[in-house]
Amino acid sequence: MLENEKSVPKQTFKRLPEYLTFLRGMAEEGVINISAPIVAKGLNLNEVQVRKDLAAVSESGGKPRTGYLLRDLILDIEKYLGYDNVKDAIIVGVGHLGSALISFEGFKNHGLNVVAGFDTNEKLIGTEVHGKKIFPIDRISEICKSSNVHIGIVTVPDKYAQEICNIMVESGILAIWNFAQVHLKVPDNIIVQNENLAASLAILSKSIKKTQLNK
Amino acid sequence: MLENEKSVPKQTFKRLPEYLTFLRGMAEEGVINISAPIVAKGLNLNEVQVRKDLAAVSESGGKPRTGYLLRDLILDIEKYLGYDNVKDAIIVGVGHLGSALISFEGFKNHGLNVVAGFDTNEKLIGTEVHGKKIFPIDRISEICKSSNVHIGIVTVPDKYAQEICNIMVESGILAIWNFAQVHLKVPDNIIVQNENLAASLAILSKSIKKTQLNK
DNA sequence: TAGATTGTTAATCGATTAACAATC
DNA sequence: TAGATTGTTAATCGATTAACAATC
Repeated sequence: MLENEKSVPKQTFKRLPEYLTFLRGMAEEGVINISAPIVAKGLNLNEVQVRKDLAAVSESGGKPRTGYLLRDLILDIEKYLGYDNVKDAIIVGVGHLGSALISFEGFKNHGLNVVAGFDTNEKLIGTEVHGKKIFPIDRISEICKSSNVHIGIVTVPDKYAQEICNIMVESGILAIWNFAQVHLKVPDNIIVQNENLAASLAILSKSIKKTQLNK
Repeated sequence: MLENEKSVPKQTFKRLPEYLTFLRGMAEEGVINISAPIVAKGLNLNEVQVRKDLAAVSESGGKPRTGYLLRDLILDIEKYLGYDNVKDAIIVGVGHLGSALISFEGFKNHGLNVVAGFDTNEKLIGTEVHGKKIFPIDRISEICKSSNVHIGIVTVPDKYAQEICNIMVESGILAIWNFAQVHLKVPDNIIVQNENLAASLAILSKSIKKTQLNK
């Protein structure tokens, strides 16, 4: 377990979930073997790039002419991504986005389990949203510590994000998934993953502007 | 208007919305001038990187010792990102995530305006979700064409995503913001922006795994 | 065997960082 | 003037792509 894991380039890492989704789809169709060129074609990627990516995470490797054993490849990627052990998480801010995320089915497929929600809204506290209990903010620490939760999802309005972040850090949260459009200040040992919807929007609106100019 | 715009590296482009959020925050605090080193410190970025990024989009440039005029810098970034002209969009799939997105305030701040929602659910059709009317799928084409809408947001279950995507393309949509974990096949001239929540999740769960191993 | 596919080594490309002269 | 900050040129770094030998 403590053996050194192959280190995978960051860009490769970001593509792994895409491979996983694609490969799972192929598996459902009853495919047994899969080759890098086929994956590349299916996802519009460079063939060599895919080959390198897959080689980086596959334990048993592929075979010339036949490619990879699909089942093993999926397991290897899942293992690499850490999807084999489900992680518990809390979500703070049960507004529109927060409650949408609570019921996001993708979580289970990707190794995350939301155990509770938190909000300041008196009307929400004590109720259940999509089957998850909602608690007041001041119980974050107690619940995280007693349940050993180490992942926190921030879906509060921007101006409260830093405050919530601080509470999370004090409560033993190690990794934060931040949906607020704010840069969170955290100690060095805490991981922050920013979900930058604004950046995506920017790319989208920029590229459409270009398209229209080219007409 | 048809002058050649400075071409900005893709990575720079992704950081622009972050700068924008940060700078808007500074503006609210009454700051007048801002320098690259301060932005770098505030966002935990390399100083030279920030200087290059800002230089790439700023029209008037900065002044030694004083830095940039904050107000102009914000306008330049907004202009570059195309936030000065609001774009109309439709959203297909008004489930949890879809309805959360309809009311996502970030849209307005970033130049997007959702004009209508679409769903197959009979109970939703004809109602309003956060002030936006919901229509049946078979009216996508008509509404997009008559209102000249060119951006589509896909928040349907994975297995319907490609089908909806096809309808969008036929309806004159030029850019698609895809929240389904599926690779969409589109003609070359259509832009697809994938919002890969799964990839973020992967990074998060991976990094937390590492942290725990290092204990 | 012939040929598709693998894995690897080398070349290219682009982005980040470092160094530095110019300037207010 | 002195020094902080700009913008630019060069060096480094990492990722992508191309070329190719190995293999089933």
